[in-house]
Amino acid sequence: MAVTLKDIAQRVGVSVTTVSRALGGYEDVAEATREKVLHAAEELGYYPSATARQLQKRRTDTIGFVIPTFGPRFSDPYFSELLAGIGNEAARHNFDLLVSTRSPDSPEEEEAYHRLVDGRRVDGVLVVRTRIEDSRLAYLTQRNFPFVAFGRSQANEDFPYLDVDGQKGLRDVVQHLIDLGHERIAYVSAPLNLTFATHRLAGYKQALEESGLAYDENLVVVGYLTEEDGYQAAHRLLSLPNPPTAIAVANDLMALGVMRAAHERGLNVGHDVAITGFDDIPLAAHAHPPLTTVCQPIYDIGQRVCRMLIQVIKGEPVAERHILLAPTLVIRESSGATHQ
Amino acid sequence: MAVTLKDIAQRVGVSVTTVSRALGGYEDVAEATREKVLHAAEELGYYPSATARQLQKRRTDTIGFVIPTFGPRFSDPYFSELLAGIGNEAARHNFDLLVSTRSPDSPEEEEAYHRLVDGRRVDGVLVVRTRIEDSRLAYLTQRNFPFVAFGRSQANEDFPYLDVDGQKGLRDVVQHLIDLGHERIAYVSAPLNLTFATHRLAGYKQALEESGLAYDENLVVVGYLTEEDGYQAAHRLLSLPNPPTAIAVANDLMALGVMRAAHERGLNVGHDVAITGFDDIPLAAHAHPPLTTVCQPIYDIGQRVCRMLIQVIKGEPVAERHILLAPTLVIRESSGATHQ
DNA sequence: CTTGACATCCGAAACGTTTTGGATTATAAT
DNA sequence: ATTATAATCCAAAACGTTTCGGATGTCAAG
Repeated sequence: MAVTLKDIAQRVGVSVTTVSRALGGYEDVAEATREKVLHAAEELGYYPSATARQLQKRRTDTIGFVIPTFGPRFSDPYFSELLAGIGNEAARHNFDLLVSTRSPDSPEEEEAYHRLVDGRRVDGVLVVRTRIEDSRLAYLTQRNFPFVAFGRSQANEDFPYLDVDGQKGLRDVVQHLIDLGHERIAYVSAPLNLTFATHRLAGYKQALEESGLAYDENLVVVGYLTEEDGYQAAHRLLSLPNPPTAIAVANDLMALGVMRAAHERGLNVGHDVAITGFDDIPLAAHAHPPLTTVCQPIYDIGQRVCRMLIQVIKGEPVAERHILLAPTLVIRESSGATHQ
Repeated sequence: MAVTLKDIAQRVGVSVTTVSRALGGYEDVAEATREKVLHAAEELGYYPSATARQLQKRRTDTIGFVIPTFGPRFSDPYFSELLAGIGNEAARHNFDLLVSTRSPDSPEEEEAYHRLVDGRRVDGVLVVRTRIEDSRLAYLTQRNFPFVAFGRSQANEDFPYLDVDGQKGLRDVVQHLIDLGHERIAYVSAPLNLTFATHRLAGYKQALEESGLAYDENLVVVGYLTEEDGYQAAHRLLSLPNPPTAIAVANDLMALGVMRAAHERGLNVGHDVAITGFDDIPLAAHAHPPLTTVCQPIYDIGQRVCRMLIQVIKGEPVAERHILLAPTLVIRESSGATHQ
């Protein structure tokens, strides 16, 4: 049995109220009693019950985070790093983190949100990888529950979010490929129900258009963000009668798969074919050859998004409700820049 | 304001007790009242307060998981997959998952455990990446708090754990290298305060000994499990006056770094130098060349370890308190087997 | 009638805190 | 001596559940 305020109260011979207030640092308790209370607490090894506190204060000091995963298992380094950013920032503010992993748009995902929100297990939630029609966003706004999204949505709903300008990111990287002389540039996209996927695709198109290159829909294929899907997409693209000389990819994990397919076909990446990614996961710099990509500071994003959420929860004014970060192009060897 | 039992009680004109029991499916409530209660609950959108329940039932139905990370940011795919395994299994049993990321053996890590355990935020915790002298294990046993470890400890303490036989794993993979004709085999180890690191090192030594090869301490270097550390270790090893022809590595992430260093030196991995890893993260199969490694089924391990913990929490008898899984050798191209 | 059995309900306590609104006592000012 | 002031303390209510131990009413059997 854990030690409670009552135990201390009995030991010291004072009321529970006084113990609570002594421990809480209130002014209306005599220095002598405070010390006795402190001693007793120390001696008995008192540690307040989080649950009791939560019930009384009607807040949990916990934030919820449901990670959308394709398939039960996943290992996108992207999420580990985002999680670290969120978790460490939460800890700094004395918040806990309740995590679930669910596949997107599934009944299980919906249930997870109900559990967190309706069950009042958390004070706010973080939504990532937003979708064009996003039931999570709809639910949370309708419930008027504190949340912050990493990513925008289709509609012009007004919720606080932070996003990376994927359109600019892809425009820049494709422009980079064009500068290197490429004219047949393929694109491995993410599923287009994901908001960021549409932005990145738009960036791809924009770059082509700005340089007067035609958009060829045969050069665009969709993958579910895994290495394996990138691998397969690349094989499809490279089997075309008139294969691309460059392949831009919507995320690094798929780009790694694309590189593997290229290698398998005896192509020299960065020479015979240019390949680029998006995210700049740690492995990107360490790929073979190192991957040209678009850097979004995932760890920082996790921190910032978490900080925003805590502000929302506390009802503090949020400096910026809508943040759009400009990603930066990171040129490495896979795009062949060094060979030019 | 959320809907409470009281609201339903008032609406139906019945006591809170009855509402609770009606909702709880007890037999001592008339069918007619039960229906009225159910209707009202539905209408008002009642959802029980997790906190209130937790306080009353004196359990949280939550398990704690503190992820040990080197440096604030981390992105070991290994942990994403472990987390998915744990999280999904927890969900199956209607348990929540409270997650923190802390650097091992730090005051912050210790504080995280206190918060979870002393604050009674969780009913049990999962300990991973056990250390030889592990203050977490000592603390939890002393507190008599439910926990399960993924990994053993030095002492013969009797706590429930699941571990992978790293000694066998490394013995097998080094034997594989020996079979391929290698005689100068280096080893990139994990920090030796980690239990699994000592087992794997023992396996390395065992294989050498069994084949009558001398153990050369210059061929063993330690890295902190990151790609970067593997990279640096490899450069050190390959700069030796008499460099190794094969490098066994304690985990896949470092092995990827080792491969990068080898490439950088113009070595053809799998031909000029053999490289092997441990874990079989998804990326291993997709490395260039594909990485020969030792497979431990991380996702399954997450599930099993979680299931064990829930049994411990519920006081159910745990079928096996000490599980030692035999990992399997996965031969791919990086060890050069295909070239023999 | 009385009794017992059963069906249905409920008050009150408990879980461990925090907070509200005084109560009590001592001290200082008039 | 009276009164205001300040310094300490505390009982009770509240947070939203569950559970324990009856209470009440009905009905059939004696």
